[in-house]
Parts: sequence; C-alpha cells; structure tokens
Amino acid sequence: MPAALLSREDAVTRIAEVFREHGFAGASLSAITEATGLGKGSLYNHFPGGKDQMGEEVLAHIDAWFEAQVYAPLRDSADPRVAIAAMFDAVEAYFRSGRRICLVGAFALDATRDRFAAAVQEYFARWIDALAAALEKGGATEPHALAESAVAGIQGALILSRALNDPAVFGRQMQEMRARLNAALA
Amino acid sequence: MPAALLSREDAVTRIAEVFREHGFAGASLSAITEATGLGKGSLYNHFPGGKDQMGEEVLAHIDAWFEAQVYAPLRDSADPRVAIAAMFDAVEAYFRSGRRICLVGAFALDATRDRFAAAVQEYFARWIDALAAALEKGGATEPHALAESAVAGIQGALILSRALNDPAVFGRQMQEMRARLNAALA
DNA sequence: GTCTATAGAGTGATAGAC
DNA sequence: GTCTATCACTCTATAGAC
Repeated sequence: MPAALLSREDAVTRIAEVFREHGFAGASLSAITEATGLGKGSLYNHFPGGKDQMGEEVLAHIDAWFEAQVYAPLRDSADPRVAIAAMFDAVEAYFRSGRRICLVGAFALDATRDRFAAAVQEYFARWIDALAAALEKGGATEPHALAESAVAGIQGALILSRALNDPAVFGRQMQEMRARLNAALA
Repeated sequence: MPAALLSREDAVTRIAEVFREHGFAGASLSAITEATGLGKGSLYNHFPGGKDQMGEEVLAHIDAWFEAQVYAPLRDSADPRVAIAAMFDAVEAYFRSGRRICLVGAFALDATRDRFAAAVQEYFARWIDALAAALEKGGATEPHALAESAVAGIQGALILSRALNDPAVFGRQMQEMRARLNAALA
C-alpha cells in the first residue's frame, strides 16, 4: 500500500484548525481536503463516520491534551499556587495568547453542541472541578464558584479578543485572573 | 398587493433566532423559510443581498436594542450604581437568564467575523466604553479594564451555561459580577 | 392598471457520503 | 471519482392592495 501522507494525529490536528476557522457547520469537506492534502476517499477511509466522527476525534484529542497538561497537574500538584500558575501558562500558550479560539466553546454556542453534548459538557465540568480542587487545597473559600468564574473569564476573553481583533485583551484578562485566584489562596 | 405576512422587524427577529440556533454558516435558507413562513421569493424581495444582508440587518437590530436599552442608559444615567444594576437586569432578561446565546459573540468566533467585522467590533467596543464611562463616573479605578472584564465575564458565562446545559451558571456569574462592579464604585 | 409581496419551480454549484 | 441531496440564488407568475 502507499505510505500514509499524514499520521492520524496530524490529520486530526489539521481538521481541528479547519473547524476553528469555519465552525463545524461551515467546515466543508473540500476545505478539509485542502488542509489535510487527503482526498475524499482517504478521509472516508480514516473517518468512516464522516464529519461527525472527525468532530468526535477532534474533541477527544483536545480533551486528552487538557487532561494531561491542565487537569491532571491541577489535581495532583502539591502546591496549588504553582499548579494554577502552570495552568495559566499552558492556557496562554495553547490559545496562542488570544489568537486562537476555544473550539469546545465555539461548538457549545450553536446546534453543534447537541451532536457532541457529552464531550462539550465534560470538557468544562472537568476543567472547573480540577481548578476547584486546587483552589480548595489552597484554602480558598467557595472554590467551585471561583473556578467557574475563572473558566468563564477565559472563554469570554477569547471571544472579546477575537471580536476586537486585539490579542492584548486576552493577555490583560489572564493577568487579572491570575491575580484574583492568587488573592483567593490562603 | 397581497398583505405582508410578517413585518420586517418580525422577519429579522425570526431570522436572528435561526442564526442563534445554527450559526451563520449552518443557517440554511430552507430553515429560514420555515422559521419565517416566507418563501424564497419573499425573502429575496426583502433581502436582495441574501444571507449576508440578513446578517447585517440582524446585527443592526441587535445593536439598536443594546444602544437603547444598555449603552445609552449607562452613558447618561446620573447614578452609576443604578445604571449598572439596570444593565444587568436588561442583560439577564435579554439572554433569558442564560438560555439564549449572544449572537455577536458567536459570530466573532469563526470566519463569520470577517464578513461582519465592523459590526462585531463596534458592538463590544461600545458596550465596554459605555460601561467604563459609568464606572468612571462612579469613581472606580481602572474603569476600562474592569468594564472589559465584566463584558468578557458575561460572554464566558453564556458559553459555560450552554456547554453545561445549566442556566444557573449564568445566574451565579451575573450575581458575582454585580457584586464586583458595585465593590469597585466609590 | 399599477405596484409590491407572495410562491415556488428551476438554475448551476457544491455539499457530504460512499 | 461518482452519486444524490441540498445549497444559495434567479426567475416567472400570480394574488391582491391601492
């Protein structure tokens, strides 16, 4: 057989970027074909379930990244202050300092959510729970409410940065949020 | 001529709901036909520019509502504390306590933003400016940064409520945001 | 009779599925 | 690449208010 042009992970990563740019509904197979260099035949060979399966795998890929880089460190770290700082470092890098959107948040906003309801719900629930665990370990009062507020603030900052076309907005919000969470720690 | 089945405003309102549900790219003319009860002929009679024109008019309609109900009161009210409380009342009603999304925020996230860049940018810029003006009048320090943070928090709360399928998240965030802004006033 | 809102068959292009 | 369904959109025709 011919060598694969792209590893499955590379394909999923590139498909994710198409979804980021156009949304799930707006991402056409021809755009995906162009971004991956894979013909329709190859795409349906890799993803027999079509766009829906691509969506599932993209979400699973994102979830795995956040689990390893964000949630697990938040839950397991001995020092909550260090863990929370590391979370913001990871998040700022992941979202390219506000130049990249959160695909899960974007999926949540329209009917796409209903196709991927469980993955979307779990992404945010686990993020909030992991952050709340770190905050609680650090002696914060109302850790869950504070974690919810922080995750919402990150999502809102991403919207605002893109709407205003100004990544600096994201940077300012992240700095403020770091300070708020640190202030809540005992 | 035959009587109009729908006023222009009613048509724009119903089209807006289709965009909210499916996103701009995902909103098909057949869905718009179904939601408005207007055939393609009627739709193209009212909106010769097609979906793009519908998008423009929906955004203009939203902008007019926020200008009258939110921005102007924030700028003009004598009592900033009252004005800010009124803003939250209006916002919570508009977003149906978290059951309805912000269409402008949703447009901002994907390539739709580029079609309507000016309208999207101005919606948020004017909201932030109007809120900052009220905060400044109330003696808050760093009113612009605080306003930015509040608007981001509202957008993030809408995403989170929908992602978790729990409108209570939005209610909690709005309550917390009210308290934060009040605390910043002299 | 004129004008405008209606309806919807029909256009080519392109979608996603296979 | 081929398939069928659906896309955004055009065009012709009609109904009805003036």
